[in-house]
Amino acid sequence: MGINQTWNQFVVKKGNKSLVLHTIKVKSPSSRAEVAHKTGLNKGTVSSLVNELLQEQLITESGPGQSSGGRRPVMLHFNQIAGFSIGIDLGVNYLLGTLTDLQGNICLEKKIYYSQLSYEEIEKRLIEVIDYLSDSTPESPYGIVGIGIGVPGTVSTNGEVLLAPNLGWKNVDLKPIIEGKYDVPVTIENEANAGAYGEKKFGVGTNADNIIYISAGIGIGVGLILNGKLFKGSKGFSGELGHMTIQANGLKCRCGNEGCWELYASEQALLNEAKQLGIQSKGNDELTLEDINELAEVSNPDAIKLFEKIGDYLGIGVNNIINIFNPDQIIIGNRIATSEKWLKKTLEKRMKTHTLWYQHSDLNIYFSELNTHSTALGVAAITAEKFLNVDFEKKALEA
Amino acid sequence: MGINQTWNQFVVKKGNKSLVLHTIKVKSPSSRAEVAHKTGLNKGTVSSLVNELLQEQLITESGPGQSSGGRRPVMLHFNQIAGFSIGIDLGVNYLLGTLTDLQGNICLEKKIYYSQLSYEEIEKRLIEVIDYLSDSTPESPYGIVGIGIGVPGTVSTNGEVLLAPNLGWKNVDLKPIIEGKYDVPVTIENEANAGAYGEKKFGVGTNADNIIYISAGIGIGVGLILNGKLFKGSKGFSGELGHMTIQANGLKCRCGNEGCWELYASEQALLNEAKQLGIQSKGNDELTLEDINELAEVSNPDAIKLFEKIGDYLGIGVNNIINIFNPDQIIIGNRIATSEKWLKKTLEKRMKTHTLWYQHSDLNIYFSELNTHSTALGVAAITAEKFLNVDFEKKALEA
DNA sequence: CATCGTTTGTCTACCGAATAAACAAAGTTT
DNA sequence: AAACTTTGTTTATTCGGTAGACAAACGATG
Repeated sequence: MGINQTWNQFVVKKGNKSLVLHTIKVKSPSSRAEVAHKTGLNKGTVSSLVNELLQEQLITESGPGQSSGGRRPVMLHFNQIAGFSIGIDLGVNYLLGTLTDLQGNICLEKKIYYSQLSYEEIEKRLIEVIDYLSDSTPESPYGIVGIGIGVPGTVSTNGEVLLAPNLGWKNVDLKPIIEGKYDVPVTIENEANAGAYGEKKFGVGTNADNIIYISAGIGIGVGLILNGKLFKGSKGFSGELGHMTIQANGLKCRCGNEGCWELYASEQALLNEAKQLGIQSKGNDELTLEDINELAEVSNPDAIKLFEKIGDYLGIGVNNIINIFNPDQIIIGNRIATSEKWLKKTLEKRMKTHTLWYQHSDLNIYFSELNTHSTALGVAAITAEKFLNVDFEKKALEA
Repeated sequence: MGINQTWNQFVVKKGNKSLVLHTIKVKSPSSRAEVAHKTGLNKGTVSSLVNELLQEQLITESGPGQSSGGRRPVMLHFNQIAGFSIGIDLGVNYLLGTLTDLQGNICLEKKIYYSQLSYEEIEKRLIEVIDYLSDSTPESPYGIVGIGIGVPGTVSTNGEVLLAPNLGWKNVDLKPIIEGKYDVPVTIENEANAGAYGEKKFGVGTNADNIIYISAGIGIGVGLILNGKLFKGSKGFSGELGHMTIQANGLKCRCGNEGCWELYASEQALLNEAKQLGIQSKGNDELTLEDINELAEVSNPDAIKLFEKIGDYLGIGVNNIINIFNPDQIIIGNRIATSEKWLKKTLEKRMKTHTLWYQHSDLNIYFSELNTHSTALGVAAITAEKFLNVDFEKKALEA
């Protein structure tokens, strides 16, 4: 039994069926003829595959469409509500759960806030949220097709959370717990990886194949999409660019390293510096990013200078990213993206003055538009896609 | 006509034929039965594909092998001398040309030295070397199957050398010139990328899928092998880790950036510091890396301290690489690899003390064993592989 | 409104490639 | 020498895609 790479003819059918489905998914009112033309497959082949997909309820037919000078086509639609996906962004002090259809549209979401909870408490909230979303899921042929959870930490290839310092987690194996409880495939993914995928699917990165997503919150994590696919490294720990040294012999980091990027360019770095400057929260609460945003909004010079400094340091890391990856796109997301207005100028200045012309010529820096949703959407999309790529035979039986 | 991804049944045949060929290539005395077992293909299928490959002279049959309790198998061999590949390492002050068979064995090589030559002069030498190798190529069914050239600079996706500062090249389009002269496919590749591929194929990286090859000479270039494939970025300029900032607001680099890694950890950095320390060449010549190696060999404390410092800075970049890529292997190659003995300790110390346990637990740093040959061998291997993956029908006609 | 050309979608005949299984050839074991 | 093993070829079958015929549905045209 070849554990090897290449095979037989089932592969062809599976591949073509998948191709047909994706073609319909991308341009949803589509005729058989149109699909045949776009894919290069024979009309008959498309016809037969489409019929199977109809049986599996992954697509639907609707009435005839516009004629283009002949018989009117039967329109085919991707049946986005054949099943639903649950995507969770498990943050340090919040938990965002989304229920999406197979196309990634949000059907329902629930966000709760907390702080300093133990693992057990978080697990409890997590299950509450999943239950809530699960109970509200509309009837559909496949129901919940999977649950995805994005966490702010390193995740091993088999889904175990090895280390999530800001949560205080170490070697937490959440996957079997959730999988056992709900009996659907569960995907645990690093928050930045999931965010990168979310941006590629639903954000500004739709047409790019090499996307670097910088998730800058308390710390900095980076999701890498290389050649159109998430790159996770040999064990799943890639993208720890927050701990890339940008200042040899610089500040000590708890990771054991010195001069880590996130000590200079993260939300935490901003807050630390703000405190040193004597900037205080309006109330008596802990100072937050929102406070500083508000100050900058009313042109407080300290706040603006602070953002410029952080923007400059962000730029240093961005330049490194450009030199390392030569990406199509760089997207800055997570909490710090809310300060785009004041960060952008110095960041772009450093980029344009400190890299060679041919490196940044076709490159743009984007700030996330999905904002706080990229992780949840990304991990939901990963889950949905896993479902769609499962052997079709299985579906034929289930449906 | 689908420019799309998936197709028909020819794909299956091509894939399986390629699989059979590679199986034989990897374990060269192999029987049909063994191949069938390893690939999972049916005996009959293998038989028919093997017969085609025999006709195309890509494999050969030899007498019967050892019996394992039944009929003795007919042994199949990869016909490594069905064609030859030329791989050139075009360095700043040397030019190494190799003639290899399809397996990557060196049949002939020629190395010449020069310094400060104009582009025209280098092109002349290049052609002389290619002519020399080409004229000495043994008779074979396919002859020279391609020419590969590794250059120390950025190469665009279509093979144009955009910038090779140490050669003084800018927008040099060597590919059509060589292709026109010899009428075989020509591959221009960045020297570090080629080196990375060479290490994966013939060096210490054979079994790893994520390999980072650090080519540290005058400057530092890095070749990235991610998920088993060369990663070149969106336009082909990835791997410029030599210009990764490791010291914000550090030394100015001619690239426009500040604090670039190669200003602290390259051969050039070593030489600069050595000069500042008053270390001089034995003769009256320019100081070289070899001079400092010799000094360290006789335990000169200045030289040893210098290497330790450079090793430490190398370690900073290596740590960044670990955090960024989570690779299986890191290989340090090119000129600086000759100083392994004195660099290794501080480099590894920084790695072990400045990254988290789970990041370096399964990771080893290697110094290149192929030494000065990795680039030439790598680019020759890329060329040979391109040939082997060309449509087989074409070969049937040619042979 | 009948005819013609066009587009859509299905159906049939055919082909290429893989598989399973039978079979022949060549050895080994007892 | 008989029985079992392993190798490699051959044959029948199956599966999936393609080409092209065909029917249905529609617009344009006179």
